[in-house]
Amino acid sequence: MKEQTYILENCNSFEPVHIFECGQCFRWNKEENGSYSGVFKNNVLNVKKEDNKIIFKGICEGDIEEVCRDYFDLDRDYEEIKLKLSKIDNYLKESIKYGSGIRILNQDLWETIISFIISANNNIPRIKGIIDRISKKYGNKIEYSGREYYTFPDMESLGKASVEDLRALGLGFRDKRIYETTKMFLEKKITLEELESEIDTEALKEKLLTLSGVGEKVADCIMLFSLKKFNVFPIDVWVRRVMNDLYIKEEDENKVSKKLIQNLAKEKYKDLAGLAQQYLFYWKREA
DNA sequence: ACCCAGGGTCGTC
DNA sequence: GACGACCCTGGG
Repeated sequence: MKEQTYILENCNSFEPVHIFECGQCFRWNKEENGSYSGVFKNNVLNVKKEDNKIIFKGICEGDIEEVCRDYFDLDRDYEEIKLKLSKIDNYLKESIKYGSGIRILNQDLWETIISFIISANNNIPRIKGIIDRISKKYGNKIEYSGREYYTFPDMESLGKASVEDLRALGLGFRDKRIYETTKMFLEKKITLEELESEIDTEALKEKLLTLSGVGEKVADCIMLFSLKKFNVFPIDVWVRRVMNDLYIKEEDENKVSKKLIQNLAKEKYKDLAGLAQQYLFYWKREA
């Protein structure tokens, strides 16, 4: 495949640091010059911001502009979304100022399911390391710009790994969950197609919860980061913390029920709860 | 050396 | 519904 370039001009809501460091993805890494390189599906890309231009460069299956338009959600008006959310209260306004260039990536469903099962009770550096090792061992090699990159393995390839193989890659207690979930897909007890075509958020969540290693939080992340359900509100330790600090003010944040936070998010942020969650998460975690 | 926490889930009570 | 266990790693 040949290298392609696409330059996006005058895009206000696009800041590589915000997009790649807000916790939605695990396969993008910062380069010396401040740009980011990553792999998604069979594409290898470098993203660089210069003045008010975004330069996408790399090797893609198909036209790079179309690939980027889809993956980076370029047809959505984030300025409008931010304006709506900013009006809700000053906390949100502040968080949006902080992460003004966040966009929700359109990530591969299979990769997102496996990645967020791995994320359970884990930290971001380690999650990234595990996914790298899985890709190196079970994915396909792509050479680009003098370096080797590896695609995230499809379910047939990952299905070759035994529980012990996975444990050896450092998955810890998540080894069995990955093994079982992969097996469920391979045996067609559930399919990516049925998940992708399910319009109703509640019905979709029910299906995701049947997978091993997928609970409330992971299901919400899968729906938000891959299936574009912006009305869900994934609650992790950071979001629980920020919601308690800002609105609930309980002495021990762990005593606050998930239900209470869910209701609060729904009431305040409505169908944009997922976006609000990302701005708040990034704001609280970085600052 | 020790302890703690990290984008939680699962089995058990 | 609550509670502890769970692999592993980096940081205090």
